[in-house]
Amino acid sequence: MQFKIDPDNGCPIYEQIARQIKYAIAEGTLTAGQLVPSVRELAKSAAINPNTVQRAYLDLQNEEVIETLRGRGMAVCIGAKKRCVSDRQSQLRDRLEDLVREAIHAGLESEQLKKMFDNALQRATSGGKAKL
Amino acid sequence: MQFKIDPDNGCPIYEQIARQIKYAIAEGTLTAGQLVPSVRELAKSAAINPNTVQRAYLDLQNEEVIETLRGRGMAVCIGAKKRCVSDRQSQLRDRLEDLVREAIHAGLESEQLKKMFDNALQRATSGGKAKL
Amino acid sequence: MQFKIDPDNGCPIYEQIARQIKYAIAEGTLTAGQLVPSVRELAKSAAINPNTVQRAYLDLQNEEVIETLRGRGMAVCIGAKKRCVSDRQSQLRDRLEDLVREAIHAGLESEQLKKMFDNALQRATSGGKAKL
Amino acid sequence: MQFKIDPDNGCPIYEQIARQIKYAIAEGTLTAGQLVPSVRELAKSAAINPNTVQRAYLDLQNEEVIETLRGRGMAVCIGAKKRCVSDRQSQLRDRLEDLVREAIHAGLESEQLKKMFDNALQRATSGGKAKL
DNA sequence: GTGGTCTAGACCACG
DNA sequence: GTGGTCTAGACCACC
Repeated sequence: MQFKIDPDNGCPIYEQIARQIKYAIAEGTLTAGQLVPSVRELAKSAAINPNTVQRAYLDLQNEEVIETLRGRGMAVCIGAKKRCVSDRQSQLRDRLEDLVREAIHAGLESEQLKKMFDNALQRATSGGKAKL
Repeated sequence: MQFKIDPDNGCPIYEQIARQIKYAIAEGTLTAGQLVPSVRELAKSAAINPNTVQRAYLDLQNEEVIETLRGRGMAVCIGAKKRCVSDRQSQLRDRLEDLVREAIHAGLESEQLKKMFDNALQRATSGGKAKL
Repeated sequence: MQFKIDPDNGCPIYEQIARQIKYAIAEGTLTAGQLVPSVRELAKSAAINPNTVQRAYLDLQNEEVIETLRGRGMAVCIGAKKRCVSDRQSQLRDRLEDLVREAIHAGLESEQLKKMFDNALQRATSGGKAKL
Repeated sequence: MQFKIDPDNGCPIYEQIARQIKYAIAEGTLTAGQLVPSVRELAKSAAINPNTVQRAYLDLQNEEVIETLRGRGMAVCIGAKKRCVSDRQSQLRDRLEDLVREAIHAGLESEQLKKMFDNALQRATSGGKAKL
């Protein structure tokens, strides 16, 4: 598994990690019972401090997304997928609604906003695959 | 002028103030040369710390949106409107693109996302007026 | 507020802190809205590392027992008391049941166990006050 | 002999094994001179790592509860029963005292605690037999 | 002043 | 080998 970390984008590194793990579970890349990368391994591969990874995993534990198997590592909880999928959906929906509301509130025209969205969608669907 | 401050939404209060000032200028509610509320007045009416308002005004000065008129207060710069309008637009566009890219990257279907957007837009255009 | 920390009793320091905070809320020593000691202050008074306190407060945040007021500190959440009281009760009840079940399972006589309990209770109620 | 292992209850597996061995000796299920299950056999039957069993037996050796008979296995030491019985009793008493002291210290009423205990005892003595 | 984040490195328990 | 805990100290954002 690959992790893309941007230490300067305002979003804490540990959140970036936690989010990517949850997305991977939502997509099915990581399945229930499967071990997630070890703290040290992930830290090394992403060139960050093990404690930062630990913090991400701690949060994921509190959300019951992963659990520790003593001496063996940390694994995806059963039932985590369902939670991750709905989490992702509701979170994205909320953010989209906030953004749209703010834009309208700020006086932007519906039509202009619609055009923006279509452009963004087109760019994401065509360019996204190349990136991954 | 009325300010809506939410101290718990993660976004710094001073940014909320600065953004609302800029939006007001973009919409024409505040025009070039007009005085913005004094630090103390705004702090009192929004029940926040004067230092926080000061910080917002400092940022707005650095962006040449407002300027100090010695002894009279702070006023909207000439040419601020054009900058605020394009700022608003490009900022919203960037955020929309980020959100769409992330959603697609996370495995959400185009169609599902489109539906989300339409819902959000409808809700914002119908319900928005009531709220404000 | 005073904290009793025993770094060698197997129970992590951050749990000892979190538990004492929750007990204080359950008892009414700390009430909703009230600020808990600052990270640095508690760390200094208990002679431990600020990060350890931070970890305790992080857990308490996740349990919605306290919340951060940006720039001001961390305060007891409204509704925390009810949760802390019932938490304390159910936790103690579970531990007591586990202990009793294990003792009976291990072949200890009911009468012997009862005597143990009465002794413990007497010692705790008479000696407890002196200790504190 | 049957072993009940719960890998997720916080108590190390090797301690669970050692405790169950000692309880069996205290009850008379295992008597002086009798061979305890071999490391491999116990590991297989309980579906755990042989190293974990080894660790438990190592601890029991250090406490002079079992001893190795070269070429034959490990057997219960003579005099182990007396030690196991008093161990069990003092250990349970200590834990009970700790629990009671903590409950009282946390502000729980004596009466409430007494009721809890009686409930736990009743549940353990009525339900316990069925379980075993 | 407050908490939030991150790094560096130590030691321990567990399997 | 794994994760868990703790310490030490840095830098930042916020009020």
